[in-house]
Amino acid sequence: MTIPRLLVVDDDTELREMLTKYFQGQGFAVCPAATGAEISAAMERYRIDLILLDVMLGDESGLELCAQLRTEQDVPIIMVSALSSDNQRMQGYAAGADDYVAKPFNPDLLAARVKAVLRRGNRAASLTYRRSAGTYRFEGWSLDARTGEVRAPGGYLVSLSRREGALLKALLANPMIPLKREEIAEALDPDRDPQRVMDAAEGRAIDVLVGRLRGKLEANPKDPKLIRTERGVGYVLACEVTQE
Amino acid sequence: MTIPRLLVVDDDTELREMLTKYFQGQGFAVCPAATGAEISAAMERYRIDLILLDVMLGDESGLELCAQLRTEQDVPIIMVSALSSDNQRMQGYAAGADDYVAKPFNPDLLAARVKAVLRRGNRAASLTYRRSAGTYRFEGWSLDARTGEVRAPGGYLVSLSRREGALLKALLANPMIPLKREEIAEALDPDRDPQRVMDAAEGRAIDVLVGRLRGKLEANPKDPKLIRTERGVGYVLACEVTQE
DNA sequence: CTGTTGGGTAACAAACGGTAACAAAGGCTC
DNA sequence: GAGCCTTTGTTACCGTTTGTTACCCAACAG
Repeated sequence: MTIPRLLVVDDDTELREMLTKYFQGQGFAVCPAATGAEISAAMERYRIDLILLDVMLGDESGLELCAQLRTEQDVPIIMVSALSSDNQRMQGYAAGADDYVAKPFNPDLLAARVKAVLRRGNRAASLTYRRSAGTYRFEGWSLDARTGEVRAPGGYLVSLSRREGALLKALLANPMIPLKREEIAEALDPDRDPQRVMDAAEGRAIDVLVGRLRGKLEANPKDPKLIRTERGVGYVLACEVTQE
Repeated sequence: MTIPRLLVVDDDTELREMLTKYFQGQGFAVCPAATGAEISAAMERYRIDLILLDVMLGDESGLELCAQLRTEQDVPIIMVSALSSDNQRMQGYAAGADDYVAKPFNPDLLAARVKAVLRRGNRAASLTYRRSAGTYRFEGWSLDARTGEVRAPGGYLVSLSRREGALLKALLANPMIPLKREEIAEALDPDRDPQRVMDAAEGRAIDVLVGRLRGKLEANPKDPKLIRTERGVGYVLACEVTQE
């Protein structure tokens, strides 16, 4: 799967640039646009996977623009707005928006919504693997994301099973960020229904998997330093990660 | 008590005006400010009771600004940020923020936090996480705030549970200052709704927790010297604390 | 002194996560 | 196909952590 491309439409320069940078950092390709003309230009030139559209555009209503875009091409649209009343929200959905996010929004939440919308249409595989190329280094270890080869600090090769490798990649893609079991499950299985609620057994499967990965990576699996447990939450990779 | 005056610092015009209007509606006096110069001007002209500070300012980092304001005047600061990771939160507290609210926030929640911070006259609990890094020493004991490791006077390692550790940190951050149970509860759970009234059971949970911590730290838990009870109030850490 | 209030704490209960052991499924060779 | 190994999921058991309750005593007011 190629990198998904976002079209960020906002006439507030500052916000537009902030969003652009943020989503680039999240591994998306981003086209910024401020006017209707720029939107058209971008959509002719590039394949656009998702549009982030501010409702409050200077000259024309974002709502109309949304409805219009919707009729022209089947690109998912997430509306962003300072107006958060249910009424506004409904108008947004009526105009064909796939989701509606009120300002001020949490970027991570917005990113999550973007990912959810992309996933919904089978448009993109899980983004967890977005940083899937190259070599990751952490605490003396290294993981070649292409081959899945893992090298221990001494240089020795360690063999991980497919699922263990996937778990490690998911953790490496989110260092220092506690991941809920559900998030891990989604990362491990891109086809998993994001709506689905996690039952007990599924949660334990993650625990067991984490345990096995710890057994291979941690110096002392009984006192894990690398993959830490966040009680009541999930697991974190507790180290710096660099990628080449 | 006169009407508290808030200084709302945000360079996003829209958000700044929204916050200003909202808090005026809540019965606060509000000074909006977008730049460092405006902040200085407002603080010279008015008595400011609390600063609402956006982390993402255009030219300078809100964090630095926060640290700077903190050194100059003892005005409580609540940071508002689009960045919600614990890491960011910690940075906020490290810079001296009294509270940290992630976007998107519920205005009523934000108002509640503002009131909570204003209410704490002694600002004791607000200090809880400010001094979060480094090693604390008290009465021969030491606590490494990063790892949570606790060493007894003899040098032996004592294992505290997560919650016991959090309680100890809260106490260490406020030596000689009696903490109410509510303040302790807030320190233990940053996400706790500050409005929430404490029921009996919740109060007893704190008592039990204190008891357990005493069991591990006090020479004679029946006659506690370190963590003293303030009858009708709460608990105090009754010793000098140094931090490295 | 007496009654009331608040806190100490033992005992229980509930939640959570580690993990051994087993089971199921797939793949490999012969 | 049988036999065997690897991977993965499931379950059950256990220890740890945390919260809840009840009982008792100490502190305090009158």
